[in-house]
Amino acid sequence: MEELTKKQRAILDYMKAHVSEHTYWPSIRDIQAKFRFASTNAVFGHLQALERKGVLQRIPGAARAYKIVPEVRSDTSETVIRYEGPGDDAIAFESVKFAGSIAAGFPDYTESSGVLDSMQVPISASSRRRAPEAFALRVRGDSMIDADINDGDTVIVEPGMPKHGDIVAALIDGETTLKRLIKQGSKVYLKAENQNYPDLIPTTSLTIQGIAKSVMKRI
Amino acid sequence: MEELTKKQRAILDYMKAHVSEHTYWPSIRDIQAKFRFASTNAVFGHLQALERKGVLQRIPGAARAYKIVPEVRSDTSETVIRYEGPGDDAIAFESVKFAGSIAAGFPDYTESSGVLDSMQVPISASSRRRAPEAFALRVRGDSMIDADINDGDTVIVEPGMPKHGDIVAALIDGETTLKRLIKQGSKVYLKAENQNYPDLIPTTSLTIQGIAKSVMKRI
DNA sequence: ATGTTCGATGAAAACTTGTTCACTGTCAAG
DNA sequence: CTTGACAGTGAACAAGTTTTCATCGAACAT
Repeated sequence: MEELTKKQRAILDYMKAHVSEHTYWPSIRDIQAKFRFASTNAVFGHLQALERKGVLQRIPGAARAYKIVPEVRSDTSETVIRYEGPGDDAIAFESVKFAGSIAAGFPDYTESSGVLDSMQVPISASSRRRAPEAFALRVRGDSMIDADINDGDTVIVEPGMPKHGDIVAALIDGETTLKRLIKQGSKVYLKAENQNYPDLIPTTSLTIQGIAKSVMKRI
Repeated sequence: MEELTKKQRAILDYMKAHVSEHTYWPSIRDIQAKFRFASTNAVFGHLQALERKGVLQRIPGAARAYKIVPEVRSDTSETVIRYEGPGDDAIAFESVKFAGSIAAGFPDYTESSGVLDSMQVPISASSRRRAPEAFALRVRGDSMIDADINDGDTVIVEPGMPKHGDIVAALIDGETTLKRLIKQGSKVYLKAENQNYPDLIPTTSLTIQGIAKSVMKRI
């Protein structure tokens, strides 16, 4: 996935925010006004770029009609707990993509086949912080049953700087799991909330994909 | 709230469904095509009616731009467990209004002040049944702790014919509570999932507002 | 130096969409 | 019988919106 320029990112974020706030998309002129472009064509170009880069889908000819293409994250770097914090407009609701299941292996985005590929949930409403890329994961397995997160539940994962004790979706040694993050002095590791599972001590890399903030259960 | 005609309801539902599916609103001509009107003005009239009746807000001049006004339910009749089942298009996602808190007393819709007044959740995706008026309720109190529904949780309530054993949002003797529905022969009553709370035997009326299908918890 | 890409301008064209006007038919209430 | 509300047709208009065209300067690699 080609990287977005700063302005492209800003415009995409503005569009998302506009939908969240107003429930309808901004027109090109709305965007033009927001960013004080002198020409609509400036916006047009950016929209073309966003579509070319695959993060936005336009419906040709139709007004105020777009679709957001879920940006697939590809965290495969080797940084030790990294996160680039954003921070712009306050947004109460954010579109959340359903990123598949979590357990062993990388979340398989293929599972998002139509019905469950997007939903809106309240995110960080109190903290007024933007959660630009929250996503939902269906939980597989029972490694977190002591934290009352069971097989079949759906967790809402938000990006953020994880603290000690947070439940995180983590990419550890190339494998994605949902575990509690433990910082003990200089040591950092992941702990399952189930006695039958061992602690996960990172050997090569540990990347936090996000913090599990909510869990949704069928009754 | 003035009642909607059948066609108005159908159009409103179609519009909601269109947003859920496409993330943008239909144009008047989209609606015209869907309902096979020969004139755009037929749609125009219905939209005016929907706005006049207060369930839809149009943004004058703007294309494909609307807002849904949460329809406040006013179940104050005296029927004994009633429900009018709908059933049309299959919809995976439905806008859910945040109807306030539930515990003692009627849900106070005043709480839905801006930020938390609407969210989208997956509803009955498997059963392909329409849940036209699902809503979210913040739980107050601890009368359902044995069912693992605690103070501060959010339950997603869908209309439907409640079965024995369902957890329901019920209006009993003028008071709204979240309880488990028990049908024992000809007797029907509500049971708290907490030993410290007594069963609620309806004396005058019992209206089921909906069935709690999901519970959402902050971690 | 030179060609290329990117971001932007300015204006106009082309299309989409909301809105209005005039007119018809139905149905129930007064 | 008339009135009024409701639902609809058909056509046209006005405004909103996207899209195209021609052009430009800066950054940048060849």
